[in-house]
Amino acid sequence: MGVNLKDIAQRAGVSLATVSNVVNGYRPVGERTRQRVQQAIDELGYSPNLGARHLRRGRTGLIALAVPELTNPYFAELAEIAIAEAAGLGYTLVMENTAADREAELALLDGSRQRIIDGLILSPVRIGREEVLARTAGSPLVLIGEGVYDVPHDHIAIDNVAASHAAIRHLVAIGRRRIAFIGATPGGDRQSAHLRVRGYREALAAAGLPYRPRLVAGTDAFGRLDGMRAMRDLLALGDPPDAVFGYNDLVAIGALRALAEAGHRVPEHVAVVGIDDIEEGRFTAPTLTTIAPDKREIGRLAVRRLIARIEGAEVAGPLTVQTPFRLLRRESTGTPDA
Amino acid sequence: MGVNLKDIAQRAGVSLATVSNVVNGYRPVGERTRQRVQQAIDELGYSPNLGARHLRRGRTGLIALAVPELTNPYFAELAEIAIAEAAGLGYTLVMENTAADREAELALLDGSRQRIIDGLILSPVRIGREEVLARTAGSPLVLIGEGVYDVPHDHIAIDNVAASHAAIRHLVAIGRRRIAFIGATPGGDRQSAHLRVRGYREALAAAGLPYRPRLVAGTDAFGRLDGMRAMRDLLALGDPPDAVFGYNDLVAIGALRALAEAGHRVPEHVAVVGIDDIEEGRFTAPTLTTIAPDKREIGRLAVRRLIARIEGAEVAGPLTVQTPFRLLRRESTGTPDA
DNA sequence: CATCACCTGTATAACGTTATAGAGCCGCGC
DNA sequence: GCGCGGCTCTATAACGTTATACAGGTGATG
Repeated sequence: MGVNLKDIAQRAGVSLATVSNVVNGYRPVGERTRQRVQQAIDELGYSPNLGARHLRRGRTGLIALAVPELTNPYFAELAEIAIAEAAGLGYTLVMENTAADREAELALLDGSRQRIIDGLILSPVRIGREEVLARTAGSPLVLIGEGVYDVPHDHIAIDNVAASHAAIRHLVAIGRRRIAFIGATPGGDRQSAHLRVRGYREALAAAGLPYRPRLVAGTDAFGRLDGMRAMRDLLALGDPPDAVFGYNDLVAIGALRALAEAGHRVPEHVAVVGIDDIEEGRFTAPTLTTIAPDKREIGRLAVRRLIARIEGAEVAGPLTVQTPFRLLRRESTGTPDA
Repeated sequence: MGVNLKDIAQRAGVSLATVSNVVNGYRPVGERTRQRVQQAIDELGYSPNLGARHLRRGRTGLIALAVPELTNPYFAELAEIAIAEAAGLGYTLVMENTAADREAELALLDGSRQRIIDGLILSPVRIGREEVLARTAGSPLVLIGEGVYDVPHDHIAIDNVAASHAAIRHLVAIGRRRIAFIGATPGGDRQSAHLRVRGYREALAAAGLPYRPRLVAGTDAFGRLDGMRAMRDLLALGDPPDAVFGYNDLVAIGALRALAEAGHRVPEHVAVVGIDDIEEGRFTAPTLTTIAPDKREIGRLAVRRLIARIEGAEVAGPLTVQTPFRLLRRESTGTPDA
């Protein structure tokens, strides 16, 4: 089908090996022959067969980014960054959608998939420490975002507890007292939900506010629809909250919708805060106050770490890295930043 | 590194070829030996090296979906469908981000990238008929969404002109007379923008309404920010529009935001319609009326066509397929569907 | 002048798989 | 009793690349 090394070698009147050396500079080649070979390459339009190259090298140049929801803008934005970073380092990034399914996550961890992928960046939501430790596949693994700790892999995440603290402190600072949380999973199924609830409770306690279990709403998933339904339930309480902290921006946006439908004004009646800083939250009415993780840092660091491991480089520093976040005050809490 | 065919062959006491036959059923194998081999496979945990397989077969099992913006929910939703469909057919789908960059689209069309990919689904925005015709790479190509016609490739899209008609007819039906369009590109840079503007003009004419150039707003890109800015400009006109049709939902959502900021009520003062039916539009305040393409059909059809071509199957029917769309009436035009 | 090191370039053996040609065996029919 | 077809299985040649070992030539050094 395509032009291969042999064709170039014939055309340029040199050996196969020399062409290979010109192409990837493994060995020095004389200036005159290099030019002849280069000319042949240009004329015939050669590009290496990556399958063969990777068979020989033992690497494919492919890395995967597995996320629980492709349609969550947070992951789309993260993916865009990671794809660019990987491309810059000569790798191709494959998006994988686990759909928040436990089996899918397990299959990815040590499935046959692994043979074609040099390494995996995984945002786990249904598996924990044991499953990760039981992993047999040898290729490097970088975890992002959720709470699987004490495993021998790189892990990049924000401090979920601290992030919750910041959100709640802000709500308290603007005078709210009945603060709800939307997006807890009853069984602690999703680790980061657990952590964010913990931060919520700790911050309430620190502010001297009572913890009211009825103000913590569980959800099936973490989309807009889930946030909307949970908010409706909260509004149906005899004594509804005066502020809501959502597990993520999508949930918070769903809550905004429910509040609008019910005729409550935000932030006058109810203030709303999310996490993720997705672009959408800058265009809602009102705009959404949020905890903004440094997506660029997370995406780039995850890719760089993974590739460093693949290439066997020494990686300095601890396995677990907590990336910075900041509170972006917007209209939904009534005090927009400048 | 991994377990390979040879290991299995030794363990089971058979030849390499027999193991291969057991694995992919190319030739019949006796029941007794099949079981012995299968047992060895299970014990040693063999999975084929896809690189080697693909080198031999000449295919990689990878297809790419190249879109202009990963962070546009329309493409994220489409990608989710396409990934699932490809996986079901035994292929892995790689997401590629052209960032609406002409060079990136060209590189994809016949770049070296192609050597690792069996086929490409491309949503072109900066290239046209000539560039596609000049393509030299041999692997199958399926075009989606935009207007590159009369090329020897499958093309799956909605009828952009008809979609615009439907939107404008709806606005006229609810009594609007000064209807603006947001998201034209002055130079006709993006083909579908051109088509949607044409549908807009035709529908205005059919309704006996004058075409007012000042009500057609160009934008640099097609995101929320672009829609918001364009809407602000339109509102600054002496005689602002009573309805707005956005190039896509993101643009329309940006317009909603600008209207809210300026204190205009939607749909009472200005009605708004978009295209794409992204989930976000079901949660805005007000919810967004939109032209909904059949994303499931587009995604599945594109993948199925591409794989059929890769596998050399005969594909019946014309190259160009126009998939259905429907108008979803929501609050932004004041007449929600049941 | 012989030795050695060095610099270019070449021949070739992998990498792990699949497809082709063919070898052995058995039973059937002439 | 011999050939022949059918059934299993095997040996082996690719696929296109990279890395290793080596060959030839040149210039410097003892």
